[in-house]
Amino acid sequence: MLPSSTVENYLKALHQAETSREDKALVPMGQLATAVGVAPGTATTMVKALADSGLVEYEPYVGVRLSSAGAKLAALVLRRHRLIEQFLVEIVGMSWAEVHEDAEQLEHVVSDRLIERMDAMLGHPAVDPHGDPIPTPDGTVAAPDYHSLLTCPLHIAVTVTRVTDQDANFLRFLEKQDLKPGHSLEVEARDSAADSVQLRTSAGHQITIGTQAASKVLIEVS
Amino acid sequence: MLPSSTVENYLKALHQAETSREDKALVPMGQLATAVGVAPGTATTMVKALADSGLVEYEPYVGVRLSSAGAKLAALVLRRHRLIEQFLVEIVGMSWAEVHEDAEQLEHVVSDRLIERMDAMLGHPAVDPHGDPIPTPDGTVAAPDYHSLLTCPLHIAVTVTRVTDQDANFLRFLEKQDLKPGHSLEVEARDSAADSVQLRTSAGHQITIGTQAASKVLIEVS
DNA sequence: AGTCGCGTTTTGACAACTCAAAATATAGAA
DNA sequence: TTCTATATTTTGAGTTGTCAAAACGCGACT
Repeated sequence: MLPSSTVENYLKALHQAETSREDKALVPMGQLATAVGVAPGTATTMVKALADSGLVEYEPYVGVRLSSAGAKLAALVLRRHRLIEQFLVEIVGMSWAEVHEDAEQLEHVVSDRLIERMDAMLGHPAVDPHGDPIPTPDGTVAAPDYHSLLTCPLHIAVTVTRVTDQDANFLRFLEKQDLKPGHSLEVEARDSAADSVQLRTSAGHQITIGTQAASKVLIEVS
Repeated sequence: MLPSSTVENYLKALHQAETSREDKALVPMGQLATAVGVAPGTATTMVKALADSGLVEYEPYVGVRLSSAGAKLAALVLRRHRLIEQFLVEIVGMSWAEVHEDAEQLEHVVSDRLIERMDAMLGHPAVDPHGDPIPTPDGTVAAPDYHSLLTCPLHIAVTVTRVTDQDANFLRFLEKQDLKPGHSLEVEARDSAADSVQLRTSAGHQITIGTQAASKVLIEVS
C-alpha cells in the first residue's frame, strides 16, 4: 500500500526535524505538529498510525523518530522534491525563490518514470538549486557537514554552497545580494550584541545580516 | 473555494461525455459513474453536491449537464492536462503513448504560474500530441468537427489530425503504423460485414483495422 | 512531598468520499 | 393497463484526515 500525500508530508517533516537537530533525541509531538501544520492531537493520532505501519518509532509523551523504512521513504520524497526544484530552475527557467511551492505539490504525484527522466535530463545532479543534497533512488542521502556564515573563520574567502530556508523573500534577498550558492565572499566581523554578521561579497559590496539569517547560509572554504 | 481533484475529475468526465455525444441530451448517471470509476450511488451523491455548488444542472432520473461555470472549470482542467501532455512529449521527450497517466495526476496540482510557463515554452500550442485542442486560459475550447477514417471519402489523400483514445497499446500501434497526427494516408475500402477499414499509408503499406479503431482516428482532407 | 504549568493524549465530532445492497422510479412490453 | 426490466436513488456504514476541548502525565519549583 503506497503512502498518501499526508503520510509523505509527516515523514518529510520528521526527516527535516531530525537532521536539523544536533542530538539524536526524539522529535517532540508539538514540533512535528507545527511543522506539518496540524493540531497537536492530530499529530498524535497520525503518529500512532505510522508506528503501526512500522514507519516510525513512537514513545508516548516523549516523541517520534523515523524507522529505517520511514527514513528511506522520506529520502525518496526528498529526492522527488529536490529533483523537481532543480528541473524547474534548469529546464523550465523558473526562479529559485518560487519553485518550492510547486515542488511541494508535484513531489506527491510524479511517477518514477518521470522523475528518473528528469534526473537524466539534468545529468544526475548531486544538489538542488538551494544546495540541498539529492538522495539516490535507493534512499541514500549525503549528509554533508558545512559551516555557516555564523561559524566559519573570519577574513577567509568562502563559497556559498547551501541555503537552508525556503522563504521566497529571503531567497530573493540572497539573490539580489549575490549570495546564491556558487558565489564567494568573506566574513568580516560578527557582533553578538548587535546580533549581526558583516560580510563583503566578491563584488566588494558590504552587507550586514542578522545571525538568524547567517546561520542559514552554509559555506565551504574556497 | 477551489475544487478538489475529485470534483475536477467529475467535471472532466462530464465534459468528455458531453462532447462525444451528438444530441444535447443530459449525460445519464450510469455513464458518468463508469467514466469516473465509482459506484452509481456515489455519482448520484456527488452530482447533487455539484448541483448545489452550481457547477452542474441535475435532473433526477434523467441525467446531468455542466453549467456554464462547470464547463469553464472543466475546460481549465483540460487545458492543464493537454499542455502537460504536450510538455512531456516536446520538452521531456516522453512517448505520446505514456504521457496520459502522468498528466492525469499532474493536472490537479500544477500552479497557474507553472502551466503558463509551459504554455510559453511550447509556443502556445493549439493542440496536444493526440491532436486534442488546448482550451485557452479563459476556458474557451475550439470544437473542430473532423471526419474519421470511418466517415471520410475513399481514395483521397487525408492527414491524421487527432486520435480520440488514450489507451497506450492503441497509441503504440498507431505509432508503429505511421498513423500519428501529421501522417497522411488514404482509405481504400470499407467492409461493414467484416467490420473493417482498409488503409494505405504514405509509405505504401496496406493496413486493415476495425471500425471501432477507425472511428477514433480523425483526419482532414489534405 | 505537593502542586503548578505545559505539553501530550483522549474524546467526540465533523467533512469529504466511497461502497454494497435495499428501495424506488421510469420506460417499454404484454 | 399492468407488469417487468433496468437504471437511479436511498440507506447505512466505513475510511482517512482533521479539529476543539477536556483529561492526563510529568518534570520543576517551592
